[in-house]
Amino acid sequence: MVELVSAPFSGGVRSIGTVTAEPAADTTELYDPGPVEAKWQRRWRDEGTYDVDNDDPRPPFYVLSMYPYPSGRAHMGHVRNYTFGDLITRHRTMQGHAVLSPMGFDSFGLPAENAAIKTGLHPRPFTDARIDELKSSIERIGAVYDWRREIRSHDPEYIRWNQVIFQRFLAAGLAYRRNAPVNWCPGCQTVLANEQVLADGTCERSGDPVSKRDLEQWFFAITNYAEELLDELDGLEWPERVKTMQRNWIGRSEGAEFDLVVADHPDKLAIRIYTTRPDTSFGMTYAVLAPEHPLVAELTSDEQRAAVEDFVARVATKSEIERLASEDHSAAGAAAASDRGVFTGSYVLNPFNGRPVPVYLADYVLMGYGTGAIMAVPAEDQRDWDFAKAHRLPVVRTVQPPEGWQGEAYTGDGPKINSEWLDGITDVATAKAKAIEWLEEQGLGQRKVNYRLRDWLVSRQRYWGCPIPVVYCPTDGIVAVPEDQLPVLAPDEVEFRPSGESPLKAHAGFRHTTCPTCGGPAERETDTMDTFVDSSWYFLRFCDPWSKERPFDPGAAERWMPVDQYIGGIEHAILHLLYARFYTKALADLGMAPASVREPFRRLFTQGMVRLGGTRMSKSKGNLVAPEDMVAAYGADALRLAHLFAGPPADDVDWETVGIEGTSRFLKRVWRLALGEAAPPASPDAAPQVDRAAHRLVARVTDEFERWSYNTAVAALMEFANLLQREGTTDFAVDTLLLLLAPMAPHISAELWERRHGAGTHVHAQRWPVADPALARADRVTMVVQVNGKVKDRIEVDPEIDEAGAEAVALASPSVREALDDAHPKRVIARPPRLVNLVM
RNA sequence: GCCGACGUAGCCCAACGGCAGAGGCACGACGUUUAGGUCGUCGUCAGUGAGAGUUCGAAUCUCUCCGUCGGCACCA
Repeated sequence: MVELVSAPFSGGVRSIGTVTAEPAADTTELYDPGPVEAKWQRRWRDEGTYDVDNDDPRPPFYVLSMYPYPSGRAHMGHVRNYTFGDLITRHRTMQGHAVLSPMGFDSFGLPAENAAIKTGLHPRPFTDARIDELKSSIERIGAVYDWRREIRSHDPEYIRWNQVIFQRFLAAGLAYRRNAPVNWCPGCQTVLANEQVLADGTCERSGDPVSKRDLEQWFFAITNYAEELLDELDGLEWPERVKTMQRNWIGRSEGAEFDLVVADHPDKLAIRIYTTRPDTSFGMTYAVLAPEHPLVAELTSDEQRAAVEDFVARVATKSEIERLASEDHSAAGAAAASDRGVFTGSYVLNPFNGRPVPVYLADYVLMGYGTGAIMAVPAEDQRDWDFAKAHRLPVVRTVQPPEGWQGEAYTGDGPKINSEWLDGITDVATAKAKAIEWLEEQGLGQRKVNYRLRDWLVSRQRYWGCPIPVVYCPTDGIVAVPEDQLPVLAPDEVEFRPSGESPLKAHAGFRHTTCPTCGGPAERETDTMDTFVDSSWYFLRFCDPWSKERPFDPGAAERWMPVDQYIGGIEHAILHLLYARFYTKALADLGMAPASVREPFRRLFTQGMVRLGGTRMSKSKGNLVAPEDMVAAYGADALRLAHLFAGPPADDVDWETVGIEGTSRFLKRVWRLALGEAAPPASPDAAPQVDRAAHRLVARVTDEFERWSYNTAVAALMEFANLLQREGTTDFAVDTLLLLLAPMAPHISAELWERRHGAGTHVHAQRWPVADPALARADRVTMVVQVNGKVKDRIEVDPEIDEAGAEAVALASPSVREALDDAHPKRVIARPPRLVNLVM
């Protein structure tokens, strides 16, 4: 690096630069990002440039990048994420906002605990060291935050408020404990939320196959908010695909519930079923219960008992994976399909026509959805069709399939048939409505909306997380630890063993306690909370991280919330973003957050992933490109610009195709231009054109910032620098370039601004420039003249030219006249001043 | 299987119904340079995945197909 600085600057270039207006320093200084970046990072930190108080009079703007899990030094994904956030922070500040831009660390979680199991080092020092590393590498790329507001999930203060919120949820019935079949990951040695199990039945984190276990667990009643979580998606400025993913996940379906009375049963026993197709009820040819359904024993006849018990036992031992593996509609054939169910020996009556149909058990009916029982209509449901074929059950079509229908079950629209009083209706929707109306009139059932979303299982059998603050007392049952005794903190001196149970369970001193209510001996809950709990409200705590009385002051939250721009990875499209929405609504309803804030993130941007050679960059693949190497070689500004320039922010980028050389060269050129080294001042003739181009640049870049089109904004700045190189500079043009560059490449912009305007001046304290449309207008523009859509001529015209004038100019063109061959155009489309099209 | 995005020079990408090229990488020539690098100037390369339609005009809108990626998928 020293060699670079002292290298003699080319004499030839110097001679071009002798006419510069800048005082010609005799030692021409090459752009060396290292010292410049260190200087400005120190200054921003020491001066608290981006600290913002809650009573700041400027209009508020809250920009937030998802806080990271502290994994040590930053990787390219972090750089990309924080570059976007930092750019917005600086841009909005220049536009006159008080920008809240906080940062913290999602510091609970499995990696630290797994490391503890391996090395014996306690997760806390391990985590703190990782945070220090990550924090310094975030600062090294020039990202600025109000670090006074920093949050760490494992901080006892944060744990306290996490637990207070849990207690309020408990008191409000939003947190509850129940026995349930839950997802168990053998790799992570803990239960998982549904959201953490991938579609193939494996754990999203470890990749191990997840099995089912019956356990007493804590849940949050997120399903209470299913409808609102679905409805309010519409008003959010989020990527459509994220909204679609959430809609799919919530999975609303509309249908009806009604009873099927058991035939020949003395107590008029009935099975309640849920269906989305009540219009097909006349086609019911059997009914199905989930194997875990409570009425299974009651409905099993003596002859069938052995077969049923055998079937139920077999299903119970099947893992999720095996149940999915049997989903082989095509190849497996009747043998496999018939294995998926068994006859109970009982019959129920179809209330629509009074006919008895047999009752089966089948593994494709799930206890956890609807009522755990269905009416089966093979003609209009493929699963029922497959099952019916395997068990030789009849099929009755109630919707007329279209002409030439070759398929099996027909689920499309069509006229009703075989359905008594529904016959003659020509569409499914009307028939559905009529069937529901009939059920309600007869008092047999009613309209019913169901959701796929399940309550959020928050218990984790792990150590490195927020303890669930309850005590189990033999006399008082579940007792919440009183708020004035919070936080409940896990002891440090525990033994980390991969035992499948939290080290807390083996820690007698922690486990055995006294009941806060009766004072008698009691046991603590030894499970901790899902770490997604921590990230479900951290953005609220950022508004008021100093509060000692409550998680945050609702007034402070009201000032900043909702987050104006949230930035993160698409991988959180369902989990984190759904939980955070739930928390925001629940806290508002409990009066802990402002009632007016029902959604946490007004605008969401999901950035693309950084790949290398087509695959995901990851430590396990060993294909990481270390950002610090890039910073050392090219500087943080060049790295930031490379990320911004790499392509549309929402798209994945392949680092192999990212040319950091290009952005590095561009910055060197800016450096020389701003110091008067690269080009002379523009001539009096050229200067007004240059300034006009600067105005156009302002308009363009400002617009592109609004649209997140940073790749083209960088291109525009490059284009402009090339223009200055060619045409010469003006002070206005160079200053404009630096102002527009300031959010993207903050160090070099700040340095050059200070050099041009004097010590104590700061480019980031300047107002974002506003283009003057009058000055931005070019004085001549090129008008294209087409004949039948083919370009025949290009003519320089006044930008104010009107339609008639444009037409006249077009017709006067010799090459156009030749193309017209003296004929009159049939039609003239004039779009002054850009284009005239003459149609023959 | 269903839903959704995306297919443009050798590569990454622009073009918000109006000249297919803004920018960068790579490559080449020339200049600067003792040389390499840096720097500067200039240049090479596609007709937009395929087909049809709408339009005065389509990369852009519509439809079908192909390919890539993502989400959902026993949810009754």
